[in-house]
Amino acid sequence: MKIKIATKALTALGHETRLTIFRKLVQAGEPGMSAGTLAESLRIPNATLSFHLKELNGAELITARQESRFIFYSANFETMNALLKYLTENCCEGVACTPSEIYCNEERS
Amino acid sequence: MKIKIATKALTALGHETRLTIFRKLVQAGEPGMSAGTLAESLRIPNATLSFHLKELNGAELITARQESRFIFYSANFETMNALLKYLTENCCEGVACTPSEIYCNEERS
DNA sequence: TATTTATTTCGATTATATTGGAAATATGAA
DNA sequence: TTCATATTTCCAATATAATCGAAATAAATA
Repeated sequence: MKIKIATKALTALGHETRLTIFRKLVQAGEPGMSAGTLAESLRIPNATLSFHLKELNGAELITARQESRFIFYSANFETMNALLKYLTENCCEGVACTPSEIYCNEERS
Repeated sequence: MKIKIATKALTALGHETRLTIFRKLVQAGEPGMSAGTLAESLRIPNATLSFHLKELNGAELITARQESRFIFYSANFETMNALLKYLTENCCEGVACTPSEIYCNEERS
């Protein structure tokens, strides 16, 4: 992971609304949540939500899939893991420190 | 961890200069690095560095300790771990997913 | 005490992000 | 094709963050 990409992801997560969205999607797992459901559950205007989803998507922290008239968003664990790894890379002067991974069930690699 | 604190930490890390500082400190481990050394290695004015250190410190991502005329900064793994945990809390609809920890050597708890 | 060195605070300037209404697009149903 | 619904884009107003020179503070030494 390159620093620009890591910064983009962290900036995306560094906003209360977006962090809430991301955590909801992490908790929702594979199926994710539709934009409308998110907007309603956060009680924010669609335009505002859309702006934040775009940020998260641009940072590849979430993915979108269209299903009928709805767009379902899900957390992207790949990026998340790359980010965790990047943050703890070469830590502690080379002394053992175990960076870890997180995956949903069968996705585990 | 509360959302405001998590957001503060992520915002602090979501800046190229600060992320670089933080990673340098993660890599430096326990002893950390002095402000002067950091400013020099990043080739940024002291005032600018100071601003960023304050942000990181305010988010409790780093700690400061005075040693003679120098101030040594080190990464704060406690906050980092709390953050990683927060991001992956209750993930994947309750299906097993292992949030991780990271600690330097003997600090491991 | 005066001086040197390390670092921080102040403050003005500049740059970037956030918000949300209104208009646009896109999908499915009547 | 027309209508209703889901979502996004546009855009202008507003809010927040970053930069860095100069002045201030703080610690060690002469």
